[in-house]
Amino acid sequence: MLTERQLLILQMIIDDFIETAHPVGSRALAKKKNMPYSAATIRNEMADLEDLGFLEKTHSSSGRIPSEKGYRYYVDHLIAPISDKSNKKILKDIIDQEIYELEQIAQISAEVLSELTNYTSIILEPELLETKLKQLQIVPLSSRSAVAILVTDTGHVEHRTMKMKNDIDPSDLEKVVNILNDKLQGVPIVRLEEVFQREITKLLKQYVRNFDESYEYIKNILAHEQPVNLYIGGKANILLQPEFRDISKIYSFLTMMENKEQIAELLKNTKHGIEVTIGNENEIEAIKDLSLITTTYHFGEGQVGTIALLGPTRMEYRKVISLLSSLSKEMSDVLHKYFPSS
Amino acid sequence: MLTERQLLILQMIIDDFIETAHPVGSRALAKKKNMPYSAATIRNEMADLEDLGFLEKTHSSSGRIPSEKGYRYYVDHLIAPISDKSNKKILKDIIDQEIYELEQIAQISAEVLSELTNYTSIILEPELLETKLKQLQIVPLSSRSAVAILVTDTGHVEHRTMKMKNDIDPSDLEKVVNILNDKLQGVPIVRLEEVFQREITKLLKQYVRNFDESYEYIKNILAHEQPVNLYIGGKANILLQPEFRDISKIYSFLTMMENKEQIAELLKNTKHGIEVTIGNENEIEAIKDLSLITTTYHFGEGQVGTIALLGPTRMEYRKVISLLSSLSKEMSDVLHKYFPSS
DNA sequence: TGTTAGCACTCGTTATCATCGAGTGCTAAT
DNA sequence: ATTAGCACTCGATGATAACGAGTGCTAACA
Repeated sequence: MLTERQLLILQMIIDDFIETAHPVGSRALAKKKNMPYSAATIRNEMADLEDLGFLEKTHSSSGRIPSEKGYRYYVDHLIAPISDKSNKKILKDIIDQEIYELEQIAQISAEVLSELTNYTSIILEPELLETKLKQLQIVPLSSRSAVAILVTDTGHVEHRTMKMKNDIDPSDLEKVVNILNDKLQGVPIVRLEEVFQREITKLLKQYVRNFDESYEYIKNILAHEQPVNLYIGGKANILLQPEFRDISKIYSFLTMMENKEQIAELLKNTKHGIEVTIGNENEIEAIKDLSLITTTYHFGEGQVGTIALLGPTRMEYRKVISLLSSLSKEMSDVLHKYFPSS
Repeated sequence: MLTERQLLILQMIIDDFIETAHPVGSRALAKKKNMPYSAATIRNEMADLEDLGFLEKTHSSSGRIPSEKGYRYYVDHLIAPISDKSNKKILKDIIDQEIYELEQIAQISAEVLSELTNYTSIILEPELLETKLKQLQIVPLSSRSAVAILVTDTGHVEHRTMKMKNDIDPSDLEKVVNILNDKLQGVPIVRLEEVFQREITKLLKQYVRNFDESYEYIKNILAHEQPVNLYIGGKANILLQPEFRDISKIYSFLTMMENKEQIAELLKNTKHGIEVTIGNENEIEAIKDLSLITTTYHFGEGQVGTIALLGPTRMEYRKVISLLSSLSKEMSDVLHKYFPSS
């Protein structure tokens, strides 16, 4: 158990390091106001805190920097979450614009979030787990090509272009689309293919000539491969952090950020509420020297999206936590307002 | 007018510098095969070429590097376009996959292009100038919100979510959509709003109660703000170029690449055929020390998209020109195959 | 006994300086 | 007209010293 004095010193070291990115020495710390102890005393405590694993040295005669354990303790025990009203207001103003599309809200929020922090932000759209089909359309483009369009009850639109081997009979097409709409409206997107195969195939066989030829195409339309829609803000902003001084680091960071699958992997286990993952606590190799802070936003029945911020372990946790919880709330509110019933 | 010997020396210097990124000295050049002159002769010619503005020195006793004028001459007169068959094949294989959506073709092509060159590539979708409306749909989400969907004859899908002040009457909606489709099918996307205002407003007033309430919403749907759809490949790859050694340069480059408007500005005047813009020939400040090489691809009647590659002025022009003209051809071919009539 | 002043020591940073080598321009010889 | 030779330039490299912010330890102090 740490003493009061140790807590104070640990906190001041971490606060200072987060601000300046320079190792903190005993003399400099002693000079600060609110620091009633002498440099020598601080040195002793620092040595103890280092033994306990909360601090580190960059070399034998350097000042101290927080270890990952130090940050962990800091995040868990030392930061009284402040609520930054001016930033909150900025977020609210942004989101309260008359934008009715999740994609745009997400894109803009991601940019603003990065602008306010100089870290890189990622916003994931909710998976479509619970969204239901509102309407299905198939629009013929030529005699042998068509574009299929799915609209969900949350206003999400997906489309897929197809090329057919045989000509389309317009009246057959109409029949198929009518039957599909009739039977599939209200069915969750993820179950479309299954319901189609189980319940509708037979029906269609009865009503539509040559249905066998179309079977694969329709199956394809309904086979829902979850596309991961994500919006990234401020890939350049993070270069302002002194931690990104060497190019190989920038390179590996940017390479990772270009890989959507990896980012999805990174964020797949997001829990509700704010969660902070520091350095090696992260499972993905490429960000083992960064911190990731995540939260979720919600709308409809169980629609969950993710908001994340990626920065150096020397992150302004206090500010970032407050920002993320504000944004989570604002986005949930706005989405709830736009899609009240769904 | 340059002598044969000057041409040879200029060409060899530029080739060498493009390959190694190191200033080229007379002794090193003299040692190469195909170089029948001595170091001293080369030195004299180099001095002349420098006087003529084709070469530069980085400092008084350094080897020579090409000036922008040198690159310009090189591109215009010294590179016999080679056709790199293996790369051509890669491109063809990529594009010949069963992808029927321009967006995906563009995205994948952009990535491959960057992978093959280690420069940053940009592919712009064609403007919709000539595309025509195939079908319009309005899908109600709740009593006061709906999503409008436009499908063009090229299979392009756009959608917009709206929030209304008053409840929607389903039968009115159907009437409106039917009339709109009836009158607007085949009308170029860019003229939808105009035709609507001029020819359809009156008609709708006759058939639909309270049409005035809906007027603004429909106008909004049809008001086509050209969204610039662009796909970027390899923002990280370009860091492999030694020219991107300092972070401030990386920062300004990435910042520019995050600004879609600026990129659109950059590419708005693309001419048909391959075009190379070197260093200060570029009008945008942020890329005055880079080279931009562009070409177009085509489909349908006058649908023109842009392919671009952005790299250091020390670019492998020969390779890049051949790659871009292959890709332009491949993309045009594929698109023509998918949308033959349009 | 806990706190602090003092001091020797460490080590990264910065500046200085000599050396090296790839390059040039010029002159004289071929 | 071409080339060999040579003095000179200048960035890069590496060694060395001086500096300073920091530490750990010991002894003095309240």
